Amino acid sequence: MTTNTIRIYNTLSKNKEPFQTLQPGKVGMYLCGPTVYAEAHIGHMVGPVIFDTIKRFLAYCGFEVTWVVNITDVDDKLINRSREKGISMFQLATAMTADYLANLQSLGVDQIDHLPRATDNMDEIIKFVQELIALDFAYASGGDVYFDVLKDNEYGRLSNRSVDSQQGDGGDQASRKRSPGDFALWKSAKPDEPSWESPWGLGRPGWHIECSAMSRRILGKTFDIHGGGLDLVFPHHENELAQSRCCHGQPMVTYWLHNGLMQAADAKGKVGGKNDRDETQAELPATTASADAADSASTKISRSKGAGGLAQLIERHTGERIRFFLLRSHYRSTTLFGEEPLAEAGTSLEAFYRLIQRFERITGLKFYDATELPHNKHRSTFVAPATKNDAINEVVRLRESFLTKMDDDFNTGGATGDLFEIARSINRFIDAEQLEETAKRTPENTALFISGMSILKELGAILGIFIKPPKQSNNNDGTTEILDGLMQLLIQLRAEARVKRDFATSDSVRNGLTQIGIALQDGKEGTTWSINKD
RNA sequence: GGCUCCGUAGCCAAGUGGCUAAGGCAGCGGAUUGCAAAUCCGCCAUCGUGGGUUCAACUCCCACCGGAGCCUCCA
Repeated sequence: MTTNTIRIYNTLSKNKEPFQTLQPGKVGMYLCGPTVYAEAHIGHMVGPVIFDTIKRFLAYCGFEVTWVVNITDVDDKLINRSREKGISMFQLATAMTADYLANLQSLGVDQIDHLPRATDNMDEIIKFVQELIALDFAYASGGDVYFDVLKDNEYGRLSNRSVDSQQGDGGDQASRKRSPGDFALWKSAKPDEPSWESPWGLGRPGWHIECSAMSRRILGKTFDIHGGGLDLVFPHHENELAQSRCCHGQPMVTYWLHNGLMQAADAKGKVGGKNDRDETQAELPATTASADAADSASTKISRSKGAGGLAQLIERHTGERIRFFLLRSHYRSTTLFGEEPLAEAGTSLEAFYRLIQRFERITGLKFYDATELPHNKHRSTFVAPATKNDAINEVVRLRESFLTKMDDDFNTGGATGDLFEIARSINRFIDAEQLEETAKRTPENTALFISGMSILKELGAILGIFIKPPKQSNNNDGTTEILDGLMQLLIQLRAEARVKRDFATSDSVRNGLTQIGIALQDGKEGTTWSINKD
């Protein structure tokens, strides 16, 4: 049932490795989720979309996947932000979690099995810290508990850092630490901060320990895949790894996956952004520096002030477009994000929508309906249509190509290329068989057409696209029916004018409709209309 | 300063030690159309620069130039 062809790039080894699960046929997968102190921005969606796709693909390949995404709902940022807003940390976390989940849903991320919250796992977290102290990998100090990095001789392997090169001076709490690189497992609470009872007094967990504790609770001491943004490699994942491995004496994770970060492009499509530590830049003349600062104010998404507005962005572009945009490049590469790239992704997506409309028009079947157009859901159960038709056989070949690309470290960027070629092959088939004309349709060519579209649907489902109609028609008040009736009337009148070769009238109707955003297309079997977005 | 990564056509973007370097957007030519739109066909790159390794490199190595990220509880 499992294919041995999947290869995954592992940050730990810096190599692509054959995918081998710990338990046959089962995959445990953990993705670091958000700290819910503010609205989600586009950057927070990269990981979920990628891992949602990975889960879909692995499930398609026959694996039973358990996917966990944690919610960090206690931390300094939450405390500070809730004070600013004058609400409790709990209220803030609840609201921001809801925002996050709504955005995930818009992007079609619906494969998550567990969404544990840190505050729901205090017992497990405290237990974990106690175990580390008992094993002498951690020590209590002034109400805090720290992990002793010098006790772990493998510390730094994931991020390729030497022990003495991290975390500089040790921060505010340096005096409580044995060495500057030690990180907090438990932080003592100031009087007015949210806190939990612990053996070390009132306090709250450090950032990293929750992931170790919750992943162990749900996925076990060792699991298959751990993911997150590239920015989490150090210190977060390095520390998580150290905690779990030292506590259990066995590897925490087989494959560490890290997605590239997203960058905002400015109106000209250029990217700015500078490393804050680059001191030579800081010494530039003030005029230059300030001008650059203004130009590149929004380059770094996670830190830019106006990073919110994800809901509006989805409203403007649709979740499917954003998802498709994210999947068009490789998950490990940095993605340039902006209105123009998104619009382009939308333009290219339209070609698929037109093909789907063409399919529905010709066959009378509903593409998105599972009963009317069923598709293969399992890699091993695919049956190629028996035919000598080149276009359809090309679709079958492209399906293989698509899956091979996915096998190679989830190369969704390459795979989407095959999707475009599949659409072209199917269109070529429609044209060659003249399926737009009722008289030319036979049970045979119609069946081949359907099988081709079924493959498109099968592969789309792996990427999490073409699952639902792109635009929801609001047929709540009957205006949709009225509009359609109106359009049919106009089309009828225009057809009569065209029969009389009164093109002045027919063009006037079409141009007038174009101006109000309705496009007419004359086909072999009559005229169709559609509303142009944007 | 330390550690990573990247540089493929006007733009976006896959990919490979040796067959014609995917695909998308834009553009151009053609078929089709009353004209369009859509669709199809065709055209549009020698892979940052300079060396090296090799029978052979865009793909490996070195240098340089350019860009990005992390090292600061950001995905």
